[in-house]
Amino acid sequence: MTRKKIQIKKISNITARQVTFSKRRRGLFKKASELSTLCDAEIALIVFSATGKLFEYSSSSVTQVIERHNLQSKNLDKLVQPSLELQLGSATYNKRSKELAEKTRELRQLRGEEIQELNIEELQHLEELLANGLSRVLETKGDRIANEISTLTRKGGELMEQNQNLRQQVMDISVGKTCLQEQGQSSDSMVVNNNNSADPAQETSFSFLSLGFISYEKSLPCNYIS
Amino acid sequence: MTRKKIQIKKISNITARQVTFSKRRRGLFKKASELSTLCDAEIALIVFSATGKLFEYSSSSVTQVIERHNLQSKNLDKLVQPSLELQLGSATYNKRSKELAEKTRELRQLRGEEIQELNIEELQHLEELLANGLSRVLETKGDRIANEISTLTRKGGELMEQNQNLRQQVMDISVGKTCLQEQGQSSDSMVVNNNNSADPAQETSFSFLSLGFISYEKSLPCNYIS
DNA sequence: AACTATTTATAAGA
DNA sequence: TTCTTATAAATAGTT
Repeated sequence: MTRKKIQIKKISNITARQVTFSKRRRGLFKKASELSTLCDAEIALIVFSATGKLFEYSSSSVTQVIERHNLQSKNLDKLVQPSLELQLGSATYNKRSKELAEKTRELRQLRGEEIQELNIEELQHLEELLANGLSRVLETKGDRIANEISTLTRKGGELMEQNQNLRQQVMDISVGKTCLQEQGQSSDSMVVNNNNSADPAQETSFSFLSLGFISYEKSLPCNYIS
Repeated sequence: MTRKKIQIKKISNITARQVTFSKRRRGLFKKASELSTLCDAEIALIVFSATGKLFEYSSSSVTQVIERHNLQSKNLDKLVQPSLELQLGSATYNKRSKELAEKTRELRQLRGEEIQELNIEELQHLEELLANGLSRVLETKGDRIANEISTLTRKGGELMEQNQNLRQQVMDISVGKTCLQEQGQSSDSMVVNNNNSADPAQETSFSFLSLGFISYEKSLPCNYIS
């Protein structure tokens, strides 16, 4: 597709075929990786060369993606797995597998994935769960933010008080310095005062950055049909 | 890569992300298909979109390629640990247990339980997940309801039409009865008419009860601090 | 493996 | 969604 356009059919020359395989395989893997990053997709790509060599790429793990794929193309794993699982033993294993699959599905649906096959009542139930969870999270976050703000406010107050004290001391010392300069105590008391008052102030964090405010106006319209 | 070069990182704008996903997915599938044809390779490509939708391509069949892949993986396992399938089993078992515990915790937190120990950023993240899921569920439910309503409306129309026909027939028969009573055909034609028109009507459900409308105004205040 | 002339893919905009 | 188009990226043939 450069020096000359080529037909998409099997390349007859073996060397040329291998070179092209190598180049295009790299290109394909790169494209797959870009797609997964850009669009948050989960991808598995399995390639067997004409000589039977295996190449694979996955955004997560090939096995994981295959398992997810098996879940979707229904019950294929039920045909394949039973013998394996019997070999490996216990009923607990089966039970766990089922639980795991179930919870995985629940989590996906709570994220709004794989909900196309649900009927209105099931969607309603999902919506209730989400709205409930969201309102609890918002409440807790509100509490946490209120606490943070009151803590910061309190610390701010303390700081202002300390500030006031320090200012007073500076004034006192200035006056003392003027009046008692000959006693040679002024520099000593400055040092002592600084140590006593500055240390607690340094412990105090006063940053609002950790609150991480963001807005949901776009994703959560108020006037929705429920 | 055209009008402007882009960074390979998750596209934040949802619409743009979906558009890019659609375009690049097509491109990727085309490249995969070309590689398989040009170089005689066997390829399987599994893609899950961010919304959980499955897309797959294979030069032969995905299942077939997966099985070939499993063969290779199993052979590798046998080369590394020929006699210790039980260990493999128990490793898998442990891994599953951990996954299960993790997913259980996630589910609880999405329901708004066990969130006291989370900090503001973690709560923020949880909130994003929930709001996102909720908006997807609402969208899907909206679609479903719109469908239901249009189906019901259509069926209502059909019923009214049938009704009209029946009424007409009743009138016709009444007239016939009055004029042709001595021929004794009136009851026969009544029966025939009833069978033809009533059956399809009985198949038609016209209930709005399944919609299960409820309101969330209480649990989802619009003007919340986020 | 490196180099380029081209073809192809695609981001942004309509 | 689909089309258009300017530009970036991939790559066929060559060295």
